[in-house]
Amino acid sequence: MSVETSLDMQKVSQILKLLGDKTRLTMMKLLQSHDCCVCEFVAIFNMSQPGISQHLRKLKDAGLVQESRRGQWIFYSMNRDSEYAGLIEDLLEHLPDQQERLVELEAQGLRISCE
Amino acid sequence: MSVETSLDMQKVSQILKLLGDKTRLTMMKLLQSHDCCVCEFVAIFNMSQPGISQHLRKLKDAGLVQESRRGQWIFYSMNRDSEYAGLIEDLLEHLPDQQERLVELEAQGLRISCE
DNA sequence: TATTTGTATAAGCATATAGTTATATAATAA
DNA sequence: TTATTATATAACTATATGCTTATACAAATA
Repeated sequence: MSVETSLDMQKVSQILKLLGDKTRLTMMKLLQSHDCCVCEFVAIFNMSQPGISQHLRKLKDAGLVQESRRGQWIFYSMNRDSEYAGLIEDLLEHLPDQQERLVELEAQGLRISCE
Repeated sequence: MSVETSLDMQKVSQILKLLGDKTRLTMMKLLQSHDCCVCEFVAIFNMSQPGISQHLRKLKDAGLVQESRRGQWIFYSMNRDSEYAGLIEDLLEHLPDQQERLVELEAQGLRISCE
């Protein structure tokens, strides 16, 4: 539904500030192609679980991601209905694919799959 | 010269952090259509001259803008040869035009014109 | 040369940010 | 029910950030 005309400067700068963190930017790039659960992010990034949770919270508060429980896991996905989805998709297209990180996870047997 | 394939995550997050400030983001949007000198920015934004200089310094250090002296003024322009020019242009396309700010300046007789 | 004007840098301060550890909550499994 | 697993929140800390004022520098002009 990209009827997005133009966005508010204040809000966009807040969104960009959020994406101006390597961890959150990488999260969004990963979420562009798959949903991920918190423990996957913990395995991927060298960071404590609370650290990961706090990053996800910020992305969720900004409406960029959504959470949904699946069994014992909470999965995060990109919110493609966000007012900023178009901007973000454009942006992510400039970034290198991060699939290898998920492949590594799989190799370590840490990939959660409950699609 | 958009032969840009994909950029480094670390560097892009730094660029986005820079643009994650309303003042700098607006500066870039303004520079997308005209070069501006420091005193114009000072008149546009409600901020001290050193504050403006410091924002411009950060944009320059990141290679996003260039400076050039014209008479007594130093003009800043968008660096369209930057590795990030494509990303930034895409991004700026989502933002509202900021021409009115320059029009206001002109109305106040504060617009510098030495094209 | 001395003065003025435009811009940059230095120093300091208040707030924001990203991380940590400890703890709470919530769902599942024993 | 109790224990375990997954996630969230709280509290704290160190560092980064954005702004200010004071000062330096550099070009233009008198």
